[in-house]
Amino acid sequence: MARTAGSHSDITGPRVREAALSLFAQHGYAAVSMRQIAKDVGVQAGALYNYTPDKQSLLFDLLRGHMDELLTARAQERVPDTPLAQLEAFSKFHIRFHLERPLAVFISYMELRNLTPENFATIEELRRRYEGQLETILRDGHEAGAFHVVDTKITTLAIIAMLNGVNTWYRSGGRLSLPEVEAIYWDMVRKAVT
Amino acid sequence: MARTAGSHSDITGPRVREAALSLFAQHGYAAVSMRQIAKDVGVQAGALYNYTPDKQSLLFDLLRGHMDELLTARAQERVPDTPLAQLEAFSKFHIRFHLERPLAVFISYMELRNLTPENFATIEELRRRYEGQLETILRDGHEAGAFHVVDTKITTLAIIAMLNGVNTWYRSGGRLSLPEVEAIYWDMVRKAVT
DNA sequence: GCTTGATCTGAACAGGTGTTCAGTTAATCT
DNA sequence: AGATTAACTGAACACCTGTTCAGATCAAGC
Repeated sequence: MARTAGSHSDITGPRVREAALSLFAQHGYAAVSMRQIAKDVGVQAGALYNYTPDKQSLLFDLLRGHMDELLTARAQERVPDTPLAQLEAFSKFHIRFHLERPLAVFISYMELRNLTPENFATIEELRRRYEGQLETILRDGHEAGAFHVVDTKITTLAIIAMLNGVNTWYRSGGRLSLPEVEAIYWDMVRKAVT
Repeated sequence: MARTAGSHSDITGPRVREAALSLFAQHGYAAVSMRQIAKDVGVQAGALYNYTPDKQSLLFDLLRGHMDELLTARAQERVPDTPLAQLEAFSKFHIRFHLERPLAVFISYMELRNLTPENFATIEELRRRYEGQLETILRDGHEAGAFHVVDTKITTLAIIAMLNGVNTWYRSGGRLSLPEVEAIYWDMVRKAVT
């Protein structure tokens, strides 16, 4: 046996990435074998190497793709005039974007240590760029007298951590709708900095 | 060769747990082999089995030990009268306790998925018990009119997430002292709920 | 209809995995 | 000093790991 009926690169390729994303999120990068991913796709392990040079690239491409999407989506958002409105837009954007991609968000935080040093540096730089946007909003708002923040850097990290926490409990179709969640978190963020 | 000079159960035992904690935190449970742990201790892999029935127990004992310490330490804290003072005490206790054990905190959040279902349920119950204390404070304060919280359960998780975030950046001997960090976070928590 | 190239299989590679255990040594007890 | 036992080694077990590749098969282009 060899090539199977209906096999197509543009079908198998995405399925490999989907299977890897799902399995990495469930069990962790190190705990998932190439044979498990292959089984999920319905293919032999060797066939995966038509779509990725190695296992490490599979992880790295998922993380870089996620960060690229994040920065691109953020760049397309309208930027309001006042610091307060900017902070609201950022908070709600962050929650919405993250709730739409729970698995990618999850591995983007959990699997950083399984990246090679070079790959880690790349992802870290993208993350720094994103979080820097929040820090800029806070600093501008602080200088304009709109916010009361003791330490801009730490406040940035505290807000990001709080917003990311939403992924630990939110399940779509649950008790609260997305706008309700956005409102609750924005309420807490706003009060924490004013 | 066999028993080595100076070998002692009460010395090697703790060293096995320390090595496991350190390596699990660095590379993740699944990525660390028993032979790596043994090498760190300065012993052959087989000798580890004098101190743990298997690798899974090594992880579970670390997590359960951490949660036990957390609940015990919390139970020994004085409980203030007012909800606001209780929230302050909880926030500062949480930060202090977590900053003193960065590695144990780290694996307690990262390695939950590598526990067997039974072990996971045990740890989850202990965590629920701890977080329930914060939820009780928030509910009492809400009913007494001291706090303004839209959703008690979500606020609990948001605060925990924010406080846990401190472990992602704090390094002892850094720019800020422990009391300063406590003050900054308590300031944000207080404002977020009042 | 035939050729060409993309797609996949199945086996193989060298090395790593958790765990067990007979045998050996060092510390302790009498 | 001699016996006992706790502590450890080193080899072995069966199996899993990421990765490679010759060969088989299907889809597409002429």
